[in-house]
Amino acid sequence: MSLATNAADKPTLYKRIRADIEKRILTGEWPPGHRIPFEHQLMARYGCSRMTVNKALSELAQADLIERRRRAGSFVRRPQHMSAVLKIADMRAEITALGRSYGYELIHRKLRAATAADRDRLGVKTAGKVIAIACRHSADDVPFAVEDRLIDLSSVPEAASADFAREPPGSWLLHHVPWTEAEHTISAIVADDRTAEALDIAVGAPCLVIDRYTWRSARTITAVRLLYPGDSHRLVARFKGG
Amino acid sequence: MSLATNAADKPTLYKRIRADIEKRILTGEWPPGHRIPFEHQLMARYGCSRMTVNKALSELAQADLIERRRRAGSFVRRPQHMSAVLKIADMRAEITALGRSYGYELIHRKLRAATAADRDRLGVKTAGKVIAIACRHSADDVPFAVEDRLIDLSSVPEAASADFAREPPGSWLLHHVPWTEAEHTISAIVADDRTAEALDIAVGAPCLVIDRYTWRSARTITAVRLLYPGDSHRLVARFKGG
DNA sequence: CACGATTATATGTCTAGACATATATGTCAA
DNA sequence: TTGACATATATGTCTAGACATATAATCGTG
Repeated sequence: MSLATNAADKPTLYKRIRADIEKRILTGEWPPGHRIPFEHQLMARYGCSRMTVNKALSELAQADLIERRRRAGSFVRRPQHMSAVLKIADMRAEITALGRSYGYELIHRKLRAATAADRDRLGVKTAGKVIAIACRHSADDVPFAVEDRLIDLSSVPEAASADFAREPPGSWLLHHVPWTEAEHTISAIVADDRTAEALDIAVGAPCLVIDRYTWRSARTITAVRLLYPGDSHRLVARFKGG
Repeated sequence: MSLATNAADKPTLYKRIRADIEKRILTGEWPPGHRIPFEHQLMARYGCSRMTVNKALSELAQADLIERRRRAGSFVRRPQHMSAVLKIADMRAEITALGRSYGYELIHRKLRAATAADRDRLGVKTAGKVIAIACRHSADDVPFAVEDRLIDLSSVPEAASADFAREPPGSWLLHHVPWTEAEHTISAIVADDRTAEALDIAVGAPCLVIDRYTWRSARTITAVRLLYPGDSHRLVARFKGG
């Protein structure tokens, strides 16, 4: 333990290069638009081959921290859009993460031929059968959210035999439909009579609404509306780039 | 145009490899947990060197589509958390993107020594001076959102001389504070008297609330609360992985 | 059978080259 | 001044190797 740099761990070189550059960007030392040293300059500075600095810069480019332009060089990117990563975990995970006990209750489940309203809600022209589900999630036995869901059986036929009395449809889908794409819409409403009763809140109390449409390879899978008591629930999102 | 594959464009090899694998994952052909062919197998299949397949796999790993384990191989990742990318653009962009005209109005601006409440809101122990701002954004001359903001001048001293009567504080900060990290909290409330008047809605109407705390390298910069009419405004988020 | 030591292997990182390609820039003519 | 053309250069991709390292699997031993 004499000659070697006494740093206990030894981060690899390309990671060190990447971290060095990232730090200068994040601290503002290299503001948006600033040109990163050329690859051959970094080669000289770190005493390594071009592939090594290239790997560091490529990862920064993939992470949208820098922009690479042929012949011109690499530049610090201007924070493009203020975007936030909103974690919308499956309901059980969301509640247990808060240190509360999770409860689930199926209110109703109906398998039916798709009505015009169903097709409209799922955004499809034709649909065979659908499952309509209403259920309630609770935390420490207090209503946490009510869920109103439609599943397109022509996309997920296995859902017909799933036991939604035992497992929430969100969890079931998460485990049986591998990769999806979706769109969320968040809005606010005030509770009507039915909602108020289901959530055990006052009529006219604010509610947070999440509408989620989920596809898999361009096939609609499910449409769901989640209603949360608006003053007690909070969606938290951490984000980077602003 | 005889021997060459007549594909007009020529995507590079590693991109083709990456796309091939990504497609099999996204279609579900390779479900979560499935082992990707070993690098040496892909080398043989595509007739290229190991660095080339390694680059493809590394990018998939960086994108969290696969997980790489030494000695074991590479595996399709289970969709880890249902996360959504929420685009919360700066207000002018958000409104003009809707094809509506943007209007801005400063309601008040006050520079003061930080009170205990201010420090609490900014989440800092000590703070010198702060700027408190209230303003209103409108779309086609209809109130769109009201903003209530606190800026920590010890982090952004330049803000003291900014003309917030002309430029919204959000835009100003976006252009003067290069990189930030932030946390968003979304909730719902019902409009009280003051809010109802500012947004020109009824008392008791639902409002969407976005609370945003912004840091730069561990320094608090600003805390802002945005209030939107809840039934007319919608936050839309597209996401992947579910 | 349980447990520790050994070995085989897939990934992780790196090199010193190579040619391809887009493009900023300078040159020269209209 | 402007537009067409040539050139230089930084990045983009790729190779055929190398050694490092974590760990799954195997082997031996008590």
